[in-house]
Amino acid sequence: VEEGSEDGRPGRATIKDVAALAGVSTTTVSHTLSGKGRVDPATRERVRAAVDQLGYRASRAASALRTRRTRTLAFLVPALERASFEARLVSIDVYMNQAAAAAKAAFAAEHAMLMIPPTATAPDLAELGVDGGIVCDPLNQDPLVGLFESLDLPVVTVERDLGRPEHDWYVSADNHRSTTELLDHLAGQGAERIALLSVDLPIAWGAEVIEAYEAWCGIHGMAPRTAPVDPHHQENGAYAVAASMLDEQLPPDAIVASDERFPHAVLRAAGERGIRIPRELMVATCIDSHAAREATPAITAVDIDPGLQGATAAELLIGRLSHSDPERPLVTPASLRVRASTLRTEAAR
Amino acid sequence: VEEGSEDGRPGRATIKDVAALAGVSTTTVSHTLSGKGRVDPATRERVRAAVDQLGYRASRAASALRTRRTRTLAFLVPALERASFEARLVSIDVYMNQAAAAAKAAFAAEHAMLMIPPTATAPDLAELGVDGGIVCDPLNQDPLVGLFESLDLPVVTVERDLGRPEHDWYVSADNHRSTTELLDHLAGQGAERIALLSVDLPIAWGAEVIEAYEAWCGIHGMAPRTAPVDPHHQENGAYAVAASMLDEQLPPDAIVASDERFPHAVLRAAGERGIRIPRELMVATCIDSHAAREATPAITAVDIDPGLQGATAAELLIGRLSHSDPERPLVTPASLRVRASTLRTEAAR
DNA sequence: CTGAAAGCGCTTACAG
DNA sequence: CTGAAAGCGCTTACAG
Repeated sequence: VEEGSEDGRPGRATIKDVAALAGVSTTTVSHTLSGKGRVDPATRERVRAAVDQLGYRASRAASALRTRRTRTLAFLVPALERASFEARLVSIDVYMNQAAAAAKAAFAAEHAMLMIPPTATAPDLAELGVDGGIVCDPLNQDPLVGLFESLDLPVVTVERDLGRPEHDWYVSADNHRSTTELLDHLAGQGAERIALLSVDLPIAWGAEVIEAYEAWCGIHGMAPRTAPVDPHHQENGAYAVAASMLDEQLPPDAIVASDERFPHAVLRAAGERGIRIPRELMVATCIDSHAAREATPAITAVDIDPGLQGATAAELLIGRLSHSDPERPLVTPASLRVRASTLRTEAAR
Repeated sequence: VEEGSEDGRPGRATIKDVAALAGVSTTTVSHTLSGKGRVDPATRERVRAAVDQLGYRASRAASALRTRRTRTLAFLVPALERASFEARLVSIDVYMNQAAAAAKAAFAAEHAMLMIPPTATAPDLAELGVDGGIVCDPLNQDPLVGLFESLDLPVVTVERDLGRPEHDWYVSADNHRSTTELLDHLAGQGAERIALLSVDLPIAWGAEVIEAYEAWCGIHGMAPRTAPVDPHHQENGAYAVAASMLDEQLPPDAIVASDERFPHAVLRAAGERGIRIPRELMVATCIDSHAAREATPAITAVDIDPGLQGATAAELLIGRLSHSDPERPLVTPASLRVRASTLRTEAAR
């Protein structure tokens, strides 16, 4: 297999080179490559052979100039800005995995993925000439989503925007189901008073977790006990909330610490009070992470599969760009990772 | 300040629109914008006014086609591929911060940053038409670096490639100095037998840490005690090594667990043996992380400032692209974050 | 089924 | 100091 343009001439082969080698016009080369128009099978073969021999790949710049499609996508990483990262709470790991998988999926579909700082303005985005973008965990009426809308650029979000009920171009983890599964597991391990440390942000998955929790409590006749954690106080906020819960007369015997950064705070509060895990208190989280896996004890978590989310988002966006009217929204499965922090029955390992 | 092209016509303003509005030729507009050629100051002003009024930004595709410079950079994220991520050992946090900061710095210099999966081939890279790239933590004779070399594309690495001594286009943390500082700190806290859990990979910072450690031991008359950890066994490898060290007759009283993922393993081995930290054993790491900060006790670490590394790498690459022959290699400062795991003197807090 | 030609929006010799 | 014109490498009506 030859893949370099080893003909001694400088630079890459152009469509003209291919046309000359195949003895056809550039029109025919273009048609062959794009699959548009009619091309005689034999001609097509000659063209393909020439393409292979020259290692030809169309110039993205030239075709972008002509078609106004750059085949470049924008990935808005909240974590690129410390401020917005904190406001969004979720771990950098999650976004990184989403970004990485989105980039790979885009790449596989001949698109490039650009990392865009969330400080980008509409003119910035316009100049970059991206065809569309992905925004993760939009806040209510997220201005980042608005950025794309103002430019009439398609945008796909990972998790929906609570303030844009009409926007169905999103991929979402099945938060309701996975939360229910987690609660069922805790009840199965004997939990009778499950409390929820929720994220105090207008974020879809956070709202869905609360909703699922309250619904589950209703069905199982358990009094819901939700404590929102101020996103600006992070671990300390979670710690304070957990501590006050554990100091009550009838403290919870299980705490679902929704955000990734909460369980450690719960562990600390419990540790200081000599409360043993999982015997006296079970701890679980809705976002799996390295920290959850490595904690002592390891913490049961819902794995939202950020990689799958990112890849799915990229594919959905590319589908949208090709006007193929793909099914949407898309729901990605999440899995429960049961670990020591909620395993009472098989306690000692 | 007007920034939209609100003139009712579809699409973005082109250089022709600007030229027409300013009553000049497109040549003059181009010269004004690029600073090349002579343009009368008054004319220049008229052009600028027209540019502002129209919110004009040059089409990247058009200028790329013409100049063969796409102003697009490639960021090779080892973490994009699980396999290569593991082979490189360092945390995803570090690469994410490097990538994010590099993207921001590139953006500030009018360049876009592309996320490239390390599975990309030379033809892939050629087709993307990037002007150059950044590779983080190259392994010995890293093939990712070779990818760029084979395309005659400039590449900057974060940390040097041990197998490319002539390649000085890199940014590096001052690993020797920060390791020395860490060892001085441990000695100051009373450590007499400091062991090193090193990374068994041909990676520059790993080698520099070992080098600094051995040099320091020589100067201070301490017997060096280095244990390489097999990168394919990760935490378990570190755990096994730490456990066997702690079971010796004269175990170390301080362990420097170079990689981010090692300290937890050390903590576990120590905990199982009832060894108290920091009283009987101090633990420190050469790569700061969320995990180190949140561990109990919090772990002293060297903060290599991955954000600064990424930004510096991007700036170095852009400098190289503009043929300004920037100073190189560049060393970024690392800081010691002293935490409870090595604080004997001011023990109780 | 095939090709000549226009044109996407820039930049850059070149001529004045 | 300024402008007309060529051309980067594609894609796409359009004509045959």
